[in-house]
Amino acid sequence: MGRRQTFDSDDVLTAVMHLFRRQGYQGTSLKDVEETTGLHPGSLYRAFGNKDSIFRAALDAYVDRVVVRRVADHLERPDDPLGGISTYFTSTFNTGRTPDPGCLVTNTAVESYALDELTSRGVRRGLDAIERGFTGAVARAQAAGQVPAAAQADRWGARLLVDYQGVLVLVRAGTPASRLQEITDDILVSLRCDPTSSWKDTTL
Amino acid sequence: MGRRQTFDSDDVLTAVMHLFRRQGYQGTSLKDVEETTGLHPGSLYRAFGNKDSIFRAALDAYVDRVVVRRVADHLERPDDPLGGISTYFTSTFNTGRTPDPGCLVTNTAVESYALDELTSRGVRRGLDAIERGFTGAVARAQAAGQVPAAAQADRWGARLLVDYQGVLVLVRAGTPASRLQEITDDILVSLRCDPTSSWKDTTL
DNA sequence: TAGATTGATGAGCATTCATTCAACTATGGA
DNA sequence: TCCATAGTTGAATGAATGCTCATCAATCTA
Repeated sequence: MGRRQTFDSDDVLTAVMHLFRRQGYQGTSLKDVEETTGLHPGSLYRAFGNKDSIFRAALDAYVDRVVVRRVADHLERPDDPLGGISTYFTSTFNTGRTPDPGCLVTNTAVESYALDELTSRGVRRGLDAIERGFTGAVARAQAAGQVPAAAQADRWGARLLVDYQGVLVLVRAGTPASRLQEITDDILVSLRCDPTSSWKDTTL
Repeated sequence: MGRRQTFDSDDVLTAVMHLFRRQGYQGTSLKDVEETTGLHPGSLYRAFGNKDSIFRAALDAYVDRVVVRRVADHLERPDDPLGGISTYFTSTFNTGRTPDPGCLVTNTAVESYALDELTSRGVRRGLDAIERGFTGAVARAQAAGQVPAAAQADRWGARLLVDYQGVLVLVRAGTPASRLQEITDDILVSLRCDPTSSWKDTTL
């Protein structure tokens, strides 16, 4: 059966994931990858193909592990859906790390202009997962009476996705957590006081 | 007095600005810069110093020209401040260009992790200009009766900045304009129906 | 017009980049 | 034990990178 692989592919992807998250695709050289993984170019190319493939594998792993887990931990909690939305936001700027690496999905969406098909699919998958998480949490918040029943959960899902991406941009720009906390508070206030039921008669 | 410079530095910065906006700092090689400006490396280095300096000059030019002008055009219109906020958003995803290059300030904030001092100052200057524009527009909207007087203009300034950055991330990710239009509409509804006056008694 | 000064040119620099591959090593089956 | 197989190694590759500088061209002053 031949020699066995001496490293764990998942461990490698985890290390590489954090590297790309900090430095971006173009800002990360293969030398960087070699140093953080302890692997030599031959092994990397045998296991993953090329730099593009390594990155896409890392992006996929990020969505599958980090994003999905964070969505589950915060946005799919059966109790207090509104509180979950709140901590989903705050956990992005209360990481302790300065500067904060932000989110690989956000960073990739911005970095790669005219992304190739596979990468943009990964980005979309991440964004969709977050949006679905928000939509579900809003729906559950409505069921729990935390959010007006007239609010449109799917609209709020898209809206919260935008808010979230915006916060991640400011996180990356080094905005103080206290300011991001204020903004998060205000977002939640808007959600709890959704005016859908009363704005139909107003004119823009 | 010696030979005269044969190119216009502002023209060069304009061209380079768009280049960096599309491709980012790391995604743009000096060869790219040479090709779009028609200048040779020697002239570029004589006029600007090095690649970093070229980028920072382009970023500064972007803030001074594009951002400030856009803020003035949309957010400082004396009539219909709310409409100005709306078009400030919509003009980011109705450019006709696909994919849309987004905003150099946003892209730079995300691309450069642990930005050097000069670059991060440029980013902050851009973000501040946008936020001040929003805050002013909200205050004027209040004066015009378009937004509840009880709303806190500066809080909404920060909030709209986040919304705006979030939209730019999705623009960059290739989100269809129709979806971004819906989100923009909802943001404006929240603003017009600011619940500040009535949410003080509710508990989080 | 001569000399001085400033800008333009682009071949060429050292370095780094992603990638390859021949030599080497471990493993399991015959 | 020997061989086929699969994984590891890291020097080597050529292309691309940011950048320099000797040379040339234009312009101003004396």
